[in-house]
Amino acid sequence: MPERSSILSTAEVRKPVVAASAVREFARGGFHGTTIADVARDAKISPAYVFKLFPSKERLFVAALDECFTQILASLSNGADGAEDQSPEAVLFAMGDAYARLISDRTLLLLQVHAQSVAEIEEVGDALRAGLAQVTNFTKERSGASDEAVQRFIAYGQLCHLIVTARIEEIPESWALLLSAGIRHPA
Amino acid sequence: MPERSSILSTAEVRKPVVAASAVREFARGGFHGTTIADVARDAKISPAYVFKLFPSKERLFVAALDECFTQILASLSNGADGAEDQSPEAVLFAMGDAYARLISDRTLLLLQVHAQSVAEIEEVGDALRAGLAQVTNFTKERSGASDEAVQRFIAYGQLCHLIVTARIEEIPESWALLLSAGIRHPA
DNA sequence: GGAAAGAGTGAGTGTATAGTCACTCTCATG
DNA sequence: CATGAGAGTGACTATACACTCACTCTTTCC
Repeated sequence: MPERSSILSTAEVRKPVVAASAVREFARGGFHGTTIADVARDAKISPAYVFKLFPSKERLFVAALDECFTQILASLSNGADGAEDQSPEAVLFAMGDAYARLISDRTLLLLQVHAQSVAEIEEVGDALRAGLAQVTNFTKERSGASDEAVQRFIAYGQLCHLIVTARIEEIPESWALLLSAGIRHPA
Repeated sequence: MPERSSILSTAEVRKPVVAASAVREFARGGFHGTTIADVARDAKISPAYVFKLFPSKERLFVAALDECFTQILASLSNGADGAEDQSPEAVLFAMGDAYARLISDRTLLLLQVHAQSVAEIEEVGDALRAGLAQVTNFTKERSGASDEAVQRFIAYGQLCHLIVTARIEEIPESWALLLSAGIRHPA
């Protein structure tokens, strides 16, 4: 493999662009409900070239999921930095707020739910667990909160996923209000 | 050649049997990852007859989801009846215990996660919301607990779904133990 | 100029699958 | 025992989709 110029190859630039398209498209349709052609169209390349960049649909989905968790971690970190004070409670609260803002367009949230639903695919399950490990570890270490508080943080995050996927916040009934009470709704 | 049964059933008897097959198969593969042929095979009828009983794949999925929530409600009710005492805390605890036992084989839990992931399909979203309404209302009324306690009950249920779908309880790492701490694991 | 490597694609292949339809078989009833 | 309603299916259609391959075009470097 002879060394080429110092300019980044187009493929290295393309990959994250296609991954970003994959995030959007898989978030919309899920793994089985999204085609390579959908992603290719969004990325404005041919389906054939998608397979030059990613060896299989599974690996493309994993790339999208990795990108998703990267954004979540960045957002949590940012949020924590902007906390009122650095007490565990304040940091956790700020992280929750940042997360609520991040998922306001539903994309990253839906992708996580779709990933959960195809976690039986080994590559997807591995990527999901890796992402959850990062989020959990980061939350614990950055906030310094107790295990119980971190567990509660994640549990209410999951409740938030349910509320958004099932569009519960749009329902003006008592049970729906009960479930979404206090869950921060993005502007 | 499969032998034709010499005893004909009636459609009214067949329907719930096929719905039960649909629960199992859709729980395994999700909506897009399961075929009518899969369900038909499990129910030991031809794919064509599935369409005589249910007009579309969507409606079959909805029938499976309805059956799922029916079982959940029955289980919660049973659990509540067996509570140590009838204080809200004891009843909620008993319901959580009953739910944990019910989903011990993963089937009903996975079906709910798959339903969440295709909630954009209107019929599925409607059925999911109806089921959640029933579960939330029943939990509130039967236990007499506060809104906050019921919300927490559902939130930790969702955390439970995450733990099971991602097989987090099998991981011997600190983040995994943190997430699954205190979540009741059925025998 | 020209060779080599890589970017990118058009045109397939093989397979799967939702849904249909014309048909046969069973059985309760008169 | 004849009939008709309903149980049940084999064979089909039409479409979609993951993945492949032979090919061209572009850039780089001598």
